[in-house]
Amino acid sequence: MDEDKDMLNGANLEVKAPALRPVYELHRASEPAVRRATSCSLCPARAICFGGNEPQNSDEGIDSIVHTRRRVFRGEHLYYAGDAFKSLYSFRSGFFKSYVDTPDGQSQVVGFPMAGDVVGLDGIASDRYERNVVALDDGEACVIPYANIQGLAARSPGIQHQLHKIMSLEIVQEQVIVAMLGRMRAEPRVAKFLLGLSQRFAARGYSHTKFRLRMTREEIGSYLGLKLETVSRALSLFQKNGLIQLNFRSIEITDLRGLDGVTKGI
Amino acid sequence: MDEDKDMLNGANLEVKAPALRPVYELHRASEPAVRRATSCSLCPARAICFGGNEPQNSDEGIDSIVHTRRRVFRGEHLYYAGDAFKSLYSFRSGFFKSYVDTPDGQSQVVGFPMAGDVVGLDGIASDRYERNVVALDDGEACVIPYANIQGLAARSPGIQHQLHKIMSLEIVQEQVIVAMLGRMRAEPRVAKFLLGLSQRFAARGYSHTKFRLRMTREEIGSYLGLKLETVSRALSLFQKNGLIQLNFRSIEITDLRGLDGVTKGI
DNA sequence: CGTTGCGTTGAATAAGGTCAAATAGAGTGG
DNA sequence: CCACTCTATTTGACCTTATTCAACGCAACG
Repeated sequence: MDEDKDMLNGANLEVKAPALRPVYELHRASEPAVRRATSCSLCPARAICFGGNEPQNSDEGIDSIVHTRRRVFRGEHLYYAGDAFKSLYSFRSGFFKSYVDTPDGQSQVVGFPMAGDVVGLDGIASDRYERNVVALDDGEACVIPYANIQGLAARSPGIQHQLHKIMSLEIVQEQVIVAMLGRMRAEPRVAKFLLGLSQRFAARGYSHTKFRLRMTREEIGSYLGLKLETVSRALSLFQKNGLIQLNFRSIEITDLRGLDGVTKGI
Repeated sequence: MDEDKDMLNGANLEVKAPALRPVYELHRASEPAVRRATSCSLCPARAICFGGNEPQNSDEGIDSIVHTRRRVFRGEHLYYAGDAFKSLYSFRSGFFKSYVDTPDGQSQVVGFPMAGDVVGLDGIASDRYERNVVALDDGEACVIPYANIQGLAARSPGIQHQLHKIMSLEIVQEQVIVAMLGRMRAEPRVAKFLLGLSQRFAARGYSHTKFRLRMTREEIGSYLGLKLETVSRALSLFQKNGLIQLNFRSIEITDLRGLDGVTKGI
C-alpha cells in the first residue's frame, strides 16, 4: 500500500493526451513501461489474475505474456477513454479510480480498482478504452498486451477460462452496483460501500476494520449516486451511532454487525 | 416478433427447479432443446453473435457449436439464478427480462434482452447463473454450449475475439446504466429508456417510432430505479407534451428530437 | 359479471438535493 | 518551519423531487 515511494521524479514527460490533462501530472509523470525481471509467480495478484491455472511449461506461461510493468503516480492516468486499446492491466499495488465522462461534462465514477484487480476490459469492445483510470495512490500495474493473451488463451484452456471468468465477474459485480443504485436508500448505500471496501481490504491481507479512504466524498457520492453532502451526513450519522470512528479519510469500523444492519434497512 | 404461436401445448413438463416456479409455466412448458437443421447463416443474431469472423470451412465453423435451439414461451424461464452454467444463449426472436432476486425478497430487473442479444455470460464466473431470464414474449434461443465455445475459440482467433467483444460490450453497457441511475432524474431516465428501446428495435429492422412495450410499468421502474407510479407519471407527461402517443403498452414516439431533449435535462 | 392485474392520477410525506457558511487539512512557497 | 492558499469536509436551513398511500378506471378472463 505504501511502497513505491522511492521513485525518481520529473523525467520523461509524455505528451500524447487526447484530452486536457491536469497540471499536477506534469510534476512527476511516470517512466515509460519497462521490461523488468517480472515474475508472476511472485505477484501478489497472481491468484486473482489467473487463478493458478497457468500452464506448467513456464515458457508458455503467464510470465511470457506479462513482460512489462508500469508505475502510476497519484493523479496520473493509466489510460484515458478514447485511447487505443492495447493491454489489460493487473494492479500489483496502489488505489485507483475508474470513471467515465458524461455528455454533460460531468464525471461518473464506476469503480475503485486496487491491487489484484484487472482493468482494461472495457477496451476490447471497440478497440478503444471506454473509461478513464487514474491513480488515487501511487501504484504499479502489470501490463498484459491483449495480443499476447489471445495467443496464450488459444493454447491454454485454463487461461482462456480464467480470462472469461474475470470478465464474467465484472459483469456480475456491476449488476450488484445496479441493484444497489436502483433499490437502496442513501445510508444503506454508504454502509454497503464501506463494507465492500472492508471485504476487499481483507481479501488482500489488510485490516478490514481500519483503513484510509483514498477518495473524496464527492467521488464516493458519484459512485453511489449521491451528493457529497449526503455521503458526509451518512458517515457522520454512522459515527454518532457508534458504528464507525472517522477522522476525515481515516476510518475504523467499530461495529461491523451494526453497519451490516444498516445495509438491510431498505 | 410474433412468430412461434403455432406450438403444441402441455407436453414435457420438466421438473428440475432450484426454486419455486410460477404456476403458469405448467400450462405450457417448453419442449426440450432439440437438435435441428440449424443454420447460423440464416440467424438474425449471427452478425452480433460472431461478427462474420467465422472460419470458412463450415465443419469447424459456428454451425458446429450451435447444435440446438430452444423455444421459450411467455412467462417461462430460460434459466434461473443458481442453475448450473452450461450454455450461452443467443436469441433469435422474442423479448425477455433478466433480473436478480435481492436479499430482501424483491426483484431487480437488470436488462431486457431481445433477438440478437446474448445472455448467460453471468454464469461463467461461478459456474452457476447469477441472474434469471424469463420470456416476456414467446421466443427462441440458440443454445451455445460453453464447452463448444472454448474449443472453437481456441482454434479460431476471430471467434475468440468476438466472444471477448460481446463480454466487453456487456461490461460497457452496464456502465451506461450505472451512469444513468447515478446522475439522472426520473423523466430523463424514462426518456432515455424509450430511446434505447427505439434504437434497439431500429437495429433489428423494426419500427423505431412505433412499438409495443412488453414489460409492465413496475418492471420499467425496477430497471430504472423508479417506482411504477413515477414511470407512469413520466409517460403521461411526455404524452401531454406531445412527445409520445401511448395507449397502455402501445407507444408511438411522435417527437424523437423532443424526447432526446428531455434526456439532456439533467 | 365479478375477479384480478395493470395503469393512472391526486394528495401528503419523506428523502435527498441545493445553497451557504464555517472549519480543518494538505500542499506550496518563502 | 511557518504562513498562505486551495480544497475537502461538515453542518444547518430550506426546497425540490420522488415515494407513499389511496382511490379509481380499464381490460382480460373465468
